[in-house]
Amino acid sequence: MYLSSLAELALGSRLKALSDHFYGAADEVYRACNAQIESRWFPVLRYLWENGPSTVGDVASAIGQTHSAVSQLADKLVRAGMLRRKRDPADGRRSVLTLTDKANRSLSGLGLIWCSIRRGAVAALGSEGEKLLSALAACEKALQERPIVDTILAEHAALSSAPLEIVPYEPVLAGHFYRLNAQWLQRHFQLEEIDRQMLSDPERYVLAPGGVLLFARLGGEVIGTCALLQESPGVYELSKMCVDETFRGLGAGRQLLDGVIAEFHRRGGKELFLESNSRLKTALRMYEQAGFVMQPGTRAGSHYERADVYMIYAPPTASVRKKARKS
Amino acid sequence: MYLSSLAELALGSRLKALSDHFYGAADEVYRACNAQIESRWFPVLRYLWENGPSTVGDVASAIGQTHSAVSQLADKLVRAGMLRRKRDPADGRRSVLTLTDKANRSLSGLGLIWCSIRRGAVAALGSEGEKLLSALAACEKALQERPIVDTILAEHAALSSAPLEIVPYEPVLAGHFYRLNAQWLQRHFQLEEIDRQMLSDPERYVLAPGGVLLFARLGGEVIGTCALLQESPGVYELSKMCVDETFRGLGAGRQLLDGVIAEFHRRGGKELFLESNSRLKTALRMYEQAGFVMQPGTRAGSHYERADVYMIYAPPTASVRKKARKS
DNA sequence: AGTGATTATGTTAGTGCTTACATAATTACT
DNA sequence: AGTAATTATGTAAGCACTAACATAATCACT
Repeated sequence: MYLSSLAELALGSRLKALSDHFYGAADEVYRACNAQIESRWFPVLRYLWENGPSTVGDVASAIGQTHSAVSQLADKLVRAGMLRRKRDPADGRRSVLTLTDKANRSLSGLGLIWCSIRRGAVAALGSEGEKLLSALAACEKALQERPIVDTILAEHAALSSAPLEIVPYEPVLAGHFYRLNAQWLQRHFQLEEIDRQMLSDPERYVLAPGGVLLFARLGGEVIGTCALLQESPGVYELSKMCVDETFRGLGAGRQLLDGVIAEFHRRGGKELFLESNSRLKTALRMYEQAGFVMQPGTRAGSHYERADVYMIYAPPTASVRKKARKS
Repeated sequence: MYLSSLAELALGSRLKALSDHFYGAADEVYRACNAQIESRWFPVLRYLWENGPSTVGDVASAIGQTHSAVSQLADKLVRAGMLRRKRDPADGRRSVLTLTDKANRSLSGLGLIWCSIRRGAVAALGSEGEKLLSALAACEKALQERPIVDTILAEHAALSSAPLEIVPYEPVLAGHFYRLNAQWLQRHFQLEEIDRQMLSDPERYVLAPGGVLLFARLGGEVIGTCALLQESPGVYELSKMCVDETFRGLGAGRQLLDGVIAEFHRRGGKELFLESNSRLKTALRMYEQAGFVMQPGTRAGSHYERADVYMIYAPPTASVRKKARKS
């Protein structure tokens, strides 16, 4: 499912969906068993059943709803004949909710159904159900203790001020090379065999032939990578450039590109080219800004199925480059 | 929190609450960062951003919403200037949603915020967040594969046809006496040494001194137990009453209680008391309904640390009892 | 006793979603 | 080609809840 791939970002949506699912399931069961009750009534009725007559506010805070919600639900339950509402003689502001005899009768016949729901949930969800419950409880507690918004904003401040570093390859980063590339390649194209090889063993396929591998790091996280491959003496290919989708737009791509070009110059390379795909508009624009020039046709003897764009680096003069940097 | 105590039964409510919490948190963050976006828009916008122009139906099924929801949300996004809607020339039924330039600009500036949300969520929730995510994914999968309603109804059918029996102690049941008591004692209190002794050897500590031990059995499962201990000639204590959590609400507790009281009468006992804890509201109410009366203070020379409630059985007259049974 | 703050609840308008229905375009089949 | 089924979407009404406000009772304090 697409939403799952968004992990924390779509937690709200997924929890809502699961919540609706459970409400719906409970209602189906109630209907099938001819119980005169709806799933949304459960918290209020159960609370009153266990704790006896209570005020609107008590119920609301116990079941974690607003007083309005309880008040409106109480209206509905009164209409359904499950509740009586009366003023507290000791405190005229309070409205005391009391279960009617009908409600007591309905509820006491419901033990079997509730038990079935509990057991059915355990049976259907297995140990995952327990894990969900315990994780849920832990999260509720954590959120109550520490406001998540503050934590996020603190992260945001930290990230905003965190320096974007471009660092050369180290063995511990090998895994990121695969992860970052596979992530987007799989989405947009196929992962070709030649990719898999190179991504799995950069030391052999990138460094050993005289290439360079750079990574972009932001506040501890490795968010992008780019390789400079030596095809033949003095002839280099810019390749495997990518930035984690969640970190696009931070300029990491541009810095990686500049880093690789700088390496190319440092080695006194004669030619620098790249192959890409015409669909990747944003990337192509960036290549052009960095000094690459579109070539007609594709490069002879390309390794890639997906390549339909061929560009060569044509370093502009100093004055022109200055202008390009600005934009 | 009260809802937590309902475990599986209030899953829907709790998930909804957590969902709303996350939506609200995301919106606060967006506002604080001046992002021109709302949390509810996220799944649609993000999907379009990653997958390019898509039809209403595609988006809906990808993000797990109804087509109506997406259609309405699309209206709103069009009004907000984030989306364009146009007919698919190849298939006139389809309405293709495309991000506007404004949306693309907004979204590409959002990488930092999304990253902060992910990292903030991880920081605030710790490992529980991961557990929640994995349990969530597992539950989504389980529910898709096996409809939970059927499982519940099967449980219900099985339970409905099984008779609830109250049976006296037999040696094969000794293990259940320990299991049932230890289960809830450990959750709510400590297992005291006096408990361990009695639970391990009911023949010696319950039956030999002239007491009785009853069990509730539903279908093949032993789901509850209750002991009548003879403290001194004619003076009895009701003790060790408990019902398996997954079988609460079936009336097993009440039947055990009635069974023990009947035994007390059969033996012509003079006094029947119990000790309990004020936290156990449901149990206390049941004791009261059965004829126990709350005593001030605790019983002199109580064996238990946890006892802070002392009740004595004061059998009502026959006519009053009849009335009480009804309610 | 009188004043202002607080508390408990009810009420209204609005949001995000659902279900049920309506409509138009496409496909399947004779 | 012509009809019926299917598909893709839009629309209306309704539900559960919220936020914001209104109201009345109570409390705290002089």
